[in-house]
Amino acid sequence: MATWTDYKNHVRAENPEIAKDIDEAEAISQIVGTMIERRHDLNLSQRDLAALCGLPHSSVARIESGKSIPNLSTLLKIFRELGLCLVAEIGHEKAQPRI
Amino acid sequence: MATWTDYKNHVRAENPEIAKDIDEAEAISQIVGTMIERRHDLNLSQRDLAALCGLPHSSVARIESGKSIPNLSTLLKIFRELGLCLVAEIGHEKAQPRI
DNA sequence: ATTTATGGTAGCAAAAATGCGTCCAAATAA
DNA sequence: TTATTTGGACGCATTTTTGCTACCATAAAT
Repeated sequence: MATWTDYKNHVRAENPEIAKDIDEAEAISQIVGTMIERRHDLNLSQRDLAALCGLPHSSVARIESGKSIPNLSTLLKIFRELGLCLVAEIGHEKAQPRI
Repeated sequence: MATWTDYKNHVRAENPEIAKDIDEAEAISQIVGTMIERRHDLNLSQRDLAALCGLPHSSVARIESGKSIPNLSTLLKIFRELGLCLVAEIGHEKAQPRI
């Protein structure tokens, strides 16, 4: 159990319920992560982005710092101004049709 | 101004602020739409899906019927059980780096 | 040294989503 | 017909996000 990945696999095997929480946290930080990256690429400050979205600076700061999990509505406002697109894809694993 | 598309283009030109709201509403209904489709493909009822997600039936019903806009956390719980994947892509238009 | 921009945090009220239970109309199966 | 299932709606209390304002430490520019 040396690496973070090892730990995740361990938890995934031992406690599937907690594994879901880990997956969710990773998915969120992945989405918020690309959001931050993209903002940097566009040379925008948190305040710039907030102004474009019509949001207060604090909202953007809270989301980027992980203090709050955004509403889909808020997330889309931000994505729009960043030129990002939120796409729903069919995953490669899990979930088979029930007969 | 015969079709819905015509109307959108009209608004987009006349009032860019409202256009943003329309875009956002479309993005949401697109995401929720694939969510509903996917649930049907898997032959799951709203109650089935809710149980898998550890959510009450009312939450799923409210989101699918457009009575509430889901939190990113809730959305990911549902996507996970549906075998869907929420991906952040760089859009094809808009948003250029500011110098 | 002084101003300015930035990311982060804090408190607070308002708005919204959530969880929980219940109920209902319509469709479906028995 | 009688059950059962399904999607949807309602109220209510709780939790969470949001909007707003203000503040702070740091870094950068002047």
